[in-house]
Amino acid sequence: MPELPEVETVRRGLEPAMAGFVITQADIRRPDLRWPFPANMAARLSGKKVERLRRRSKYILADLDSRETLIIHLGMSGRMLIETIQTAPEKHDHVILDMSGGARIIFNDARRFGAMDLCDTDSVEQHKMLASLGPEPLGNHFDADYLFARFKNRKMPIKSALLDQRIIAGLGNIYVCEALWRAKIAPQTLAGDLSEQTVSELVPIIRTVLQDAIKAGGSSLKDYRQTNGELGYFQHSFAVYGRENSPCQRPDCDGEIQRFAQSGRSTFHCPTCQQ
DNA sequence: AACAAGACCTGCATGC
DNA sequence: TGCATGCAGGTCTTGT
Repeated sequence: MPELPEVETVRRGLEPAMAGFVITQADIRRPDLRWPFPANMAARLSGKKVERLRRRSKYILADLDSRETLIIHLGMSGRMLIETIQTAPEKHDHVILDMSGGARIIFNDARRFGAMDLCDTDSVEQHKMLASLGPEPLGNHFDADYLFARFKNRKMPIKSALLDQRIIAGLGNIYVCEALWRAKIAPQTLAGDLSEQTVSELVPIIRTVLQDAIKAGGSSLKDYRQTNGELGYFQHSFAVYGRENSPCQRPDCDGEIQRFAQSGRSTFHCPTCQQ
């Protein structure tokens, strides 16, 4: 489920409950998610203080005072919940962390595409899951020159290129569709065919799409904290994603949103204004 | 090397 | 109601 904005929202929600607190108890309720958990994970977490929570792409990084970092990926269906009163574990609650501040952090993931691992904080960027990630779209190393260079000679559709985490890290199916709609770029356009001008317009649009979603997530955090403690799951309204057969929202366009498959993934777009 | 397709796993909506 | 089908926001592996 989560792309960069949702992961950032989850990180921000977890931060006040985790950062600066000690993991008093770690309950690892199954041996693996997508991959086996690291050896002795419960023991390596228990009694350790979370120095800070960071995010890299769609990964949450919890730096511990043991010089290890807990890497968390939510996969497609991973959810984080914060509880203050202890209740019995529910279905698909796989990892439960009790914090010295009184919060209970629950990782719930029905499909188990998520992952957790521990590695030395000093070398976390070299970890297998992070090593080949491209630049952060909201960071300083992502700009039009970079993206144009990476697109050069690419025969891949722009939709697929933006999903390639080695080119840009953190976008997923939803925000790629949204960004291409805002940029009026047809998703089937080959990445290498985009003009320098078009790429230079696309870059700030990608940033804005993500920042808008983070902002929406932030404003939803309070609401969720008050209800069930679930972080990062908020109702967005998207311009194209999930809007097959509804009218294009661009004021001067009378087109209709359509869906088709690219590399096995649904692409939503307006064939009228996205050229 | 570049790209597409398959695989992983469960839950949900839909249609018969 | 039950059952089959297709779909889901990620990403690693396999195949062309």
